[in-house]
Amino acid sequence: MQNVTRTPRRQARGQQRMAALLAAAEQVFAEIGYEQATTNLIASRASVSPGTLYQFFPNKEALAEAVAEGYAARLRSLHERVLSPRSTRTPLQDLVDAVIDPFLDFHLGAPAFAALFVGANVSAELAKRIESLREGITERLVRLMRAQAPDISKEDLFWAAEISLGVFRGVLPTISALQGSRRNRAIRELKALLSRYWEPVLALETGRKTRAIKS
Amino acid sequence: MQNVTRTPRRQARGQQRMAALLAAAEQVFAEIGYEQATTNLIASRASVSPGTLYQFFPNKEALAEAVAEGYAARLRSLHERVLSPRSTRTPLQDLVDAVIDPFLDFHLGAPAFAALFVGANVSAELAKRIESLREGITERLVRLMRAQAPDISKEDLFWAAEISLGVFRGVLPTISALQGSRRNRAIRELKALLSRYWEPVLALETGRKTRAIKS
Amino acid sequence: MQNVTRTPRRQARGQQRMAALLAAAEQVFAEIGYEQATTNLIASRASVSPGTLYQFFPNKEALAEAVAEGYAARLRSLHERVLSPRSTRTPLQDLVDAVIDPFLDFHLGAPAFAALFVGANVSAELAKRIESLREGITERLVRLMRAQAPDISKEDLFWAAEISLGVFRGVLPTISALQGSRRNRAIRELKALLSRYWEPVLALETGRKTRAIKS
Amino acid sequence: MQNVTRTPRRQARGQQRMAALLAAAEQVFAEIGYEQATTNLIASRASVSPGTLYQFFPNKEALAEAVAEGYAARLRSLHERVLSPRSTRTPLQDLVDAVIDPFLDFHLGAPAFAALFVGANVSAELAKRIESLREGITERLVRLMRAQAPDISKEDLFWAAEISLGVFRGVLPTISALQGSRRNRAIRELKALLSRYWEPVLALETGRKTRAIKS
DNA sequence: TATGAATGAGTGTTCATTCAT
DNA sequence: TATGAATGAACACTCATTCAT
Repeated sequence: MQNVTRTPRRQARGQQRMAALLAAAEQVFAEIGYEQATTNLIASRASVSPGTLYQFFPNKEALAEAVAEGYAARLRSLHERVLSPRSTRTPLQDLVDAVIDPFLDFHLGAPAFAALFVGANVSAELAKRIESLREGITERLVRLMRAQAPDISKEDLFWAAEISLGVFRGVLPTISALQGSRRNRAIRELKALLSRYWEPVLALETGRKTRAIKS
Repeated sequence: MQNVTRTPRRQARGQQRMAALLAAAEQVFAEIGYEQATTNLIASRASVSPGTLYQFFPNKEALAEAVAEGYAARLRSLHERVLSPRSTRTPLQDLVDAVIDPFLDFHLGAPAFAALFVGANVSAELAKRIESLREGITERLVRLMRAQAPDISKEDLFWAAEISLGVFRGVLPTISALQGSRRNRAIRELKALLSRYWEPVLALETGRKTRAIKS
Repeated sequence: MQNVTRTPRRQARGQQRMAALLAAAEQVFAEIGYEQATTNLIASRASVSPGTLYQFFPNKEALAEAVAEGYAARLRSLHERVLSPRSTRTPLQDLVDAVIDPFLDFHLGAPAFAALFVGANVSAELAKRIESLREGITERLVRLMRAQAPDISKEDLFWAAEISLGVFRGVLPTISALQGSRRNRAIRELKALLSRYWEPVLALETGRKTRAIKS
Repeated sequence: MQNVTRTPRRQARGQQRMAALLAAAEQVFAEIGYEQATTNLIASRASVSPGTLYQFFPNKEALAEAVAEGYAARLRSLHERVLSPRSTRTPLQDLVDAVIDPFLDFHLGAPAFAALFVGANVSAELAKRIESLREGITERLVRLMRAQAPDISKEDLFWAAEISLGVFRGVLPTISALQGSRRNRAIRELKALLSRYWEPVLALETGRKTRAIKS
C-alpha cells in the first residue's frame, strides 16, 4: 500500500519540480538569454537548490533543449492543425487568419523562443532542430499553397513561403512589444501585408496576370 | 620639440590601434556573438595586449557600444541620403529600390549588427540606442512617404513604416545567408512584397479605394 | 507479540543490509579507491537507498573504517594462528611457508586492503589502526622468531621483522597482478628471499658467524 | 633595449612561478594525495591566484603530470648512471650500494612520488608512464646483472629484478619514516637482504650450486 | 604608453549528507 | 525503518579587469 500511494506522490512532486524548473529556465532565458543565465539563478527562481536542478537535467544545455523541445513539439502539432492542405479553395484572407493567428498565439506564449532559436549559440543540436523546424514549416506552407493554386511553380511558392516566414519572424518582436489595440493594429497590418503579397502569386493560377514587378 | 612631433604621431598610432580594435571586435562579435567574445581574443586579433585594449575602452561593453556607434553613425548618414523626402513624386518601385538597396548594402557590410542589436543583451544603453535608431528610421520613413502621399493619415503611415521595418529585419538574415542569383531572387521578393504592401497605402491619396482588409 | 517477532527479524534484516553495504563498499573501494567512491554508488551496489546507508554508517569514513575493522579482525585471528611462537624448532623454510601462505591468502581475498591502508588518506583513525596492526604483527613476529632463536638480540629481530613486513607489502602487488604459474614463481621467489634473509639471522644462535655485511 | 631587458625578467619570473607552483603541488600531493589536493590550495601555497596557476597548467592533471615528468626525468638519468652494465666484475655488495644509495636519495627527495605513482588514480597517461618506468628499470637491472653473471637465464634474472623492485618499493616507506641511525640501520638491512637474495643467483655462474629452495 | 602576467569573483557541476514522507 | 528527493558547500576552471614593469 505504501508503495502504491507513495510513488505517485513522489512522481507528482518530481513532475512539479521539473515543470517549475522548465518554467524558471524559460523565464530566465527570455529575460537575459541563454549565456547570461546561470543555473543557480534558474534553480533559485524555481525555489530549488542547484543540486536538485541537476537531478532533473544533466547540464545547462539540457535545460535549454528541454525548453526548446517543448516549443518544437507544440510547433509540430501546430503544423498539423494549421498548415495541412485543404481540399476546398479558401479565400486568401481566411487562409492568412487561419495560419497567422495560431502561430502568433504560440509565439506570444513562448517567450524564450527567440533566446534559444535566434541567439543560436546554445548547441549544434539546437541549431539543427531549428533548421529542421524551419524547413518543415516552409515545406508545409508550400504544400498548403500548392493545394490552393496547383499551377504555380514550386519555386515561386518556395520563395513566397521563405520570405513570408522571414516577415513573420521580423514583425513578431514588434507585435510582442505592443498591447491591446495597438497590438491588434500591428497584427492587422501583418495580415494585410501577407495577403497583398500572396494575392498575385495565387492569382496567376486563374489566368489573371499580376503586374510585373521590376527586378 | 619632442612633444610637438611626438604627440601627433602618438595620436595617429592611437587612432590606428583603436581602429584595429574596433575591427577586431566587430569581427569577433559577428563570429561568436557578444557574450562568447572575450576581450583577450579581441585584443589578440588586433595584435594588441589586453592592457592596451583597456586603455582605449574602459570595458567590454564600451567596445560593443563603439562598434554600435559606428553603425549608428553610418545609419544616420544613410537616413540623410536615402530617407529624405523628395520634392517630386517617385514611382513606388523606384522608391523601394532607392531605400532597400542602400540599407541592404549597409547591413551586408555590418556583420556584427545583428549580434549587437538583435541579441540585445549587451546593455540598457545599447537597447536605448537601437530604440532611438528605429524611431528615427520610422519617423523619417513616415516623412518620406508623407511627401509622396500627403493625404494619408500619419497613423497609417506610421504603421506601414513600423511593419516595413520589421519585414526588412526579418528577411535580412535570409538574404545574408544566400549567395548570387538566389540572393537576388530573395531581394526581388522582398521588394515585391514591400511594393505590394505600400501600393494601396499610397494609392488612397489618388482617391482609389483599397480593398478593405478584414481585420 | 508483534514486537517479539518483529525485532529479531528486523535485526536479521539489519545485519543483512549491513553486510551488503560492507561488501559493496569493499568492492567499490577496491575498484576505484576510497576518494573516488561515492556513497550513492555504494548504496546502489548494495541495492539500498543512500538514506539507509546513513542509518548504518554515520558517514563515508565510517564505512571505510568498518571494512578496515573487518580486515583487522581477520588479521588479528591470523596472527593468533600463524604467528604464535612454537614450542618446537621448525625448519626456516617451513616457517616461511607457514607464515607467508596464510597472509597471502588473506590479502588476495581482501581486495580493498591496499585502497584503505596504502592510499592512507582516509582518516587519522585509520592511520592509527594500520600503525597498530603493523606493530602487532612485528611484535608477534619477533616473539615467534625469538622462540626459534632465543639468543638473538631483540633489536636484530625487530629490524628483520620490520624489513620483512616491508618486503611482503612491496611484493604483494606484483603477486596480485599475476596469475597461475607466474604467480607461483613470484611466490617462490618471495619465500626464497625471506629464507635467505632470515637464515643468517637465525643461524647466529648456533654460533655460526654470518659474513659481515658492509654497512 | 626595453624588450631586451624586459623579456628575460618576465621569463625569469615565469620560471619562478612555475617552479613555485610545481613545488607547492609536489608538497600538497605528498601531504594529502592527488584527489584531495585542490588547485586553489596549491595556488595559495605558491602564493599565487588560481588564475595564475591556470596560466601555467591547463588543469589539475597537468600539474600532476609535470611533477611526475620531473620525477621520471630524474629517474631516467639515474638509470643511465646507476644501472649501466659494468665491464668489470663488481663485488655484490658494492653493486648493491651503487644501486640502492642513489635510488634512495632520489626517493627521499621525491615526496609526492608515491601519491602520484602508487595511488595511481590520476590518469591513464600517468599509469602508462609508471608502467614504462618500471619496465625500464627491470630491463636495465636484468642487463646489469647479466653482465655480471652471463650464464644465468634471463628468466631467473627477470624474476630476481622484479622481486627486488617490489622489495625496494615495500621497504621505502619504512625508511622514509625513519631518521638518523634508525634510518641507517633500516638501509643496512635492506642492503643485506638484497645481497643475500642475489648472492646465490649470481653464484650459479661460478658453478656453485645454490641450495635448492623448496617451492 | 604598451605589455602581459596576475587577479579573484563567479560559473557549471558534484556529492556527502539530511529529512519529509 | 526505508526511501530518495533535496540540500548546499566546495571544486575545477574562466575571463573581465588591473597593475608592476
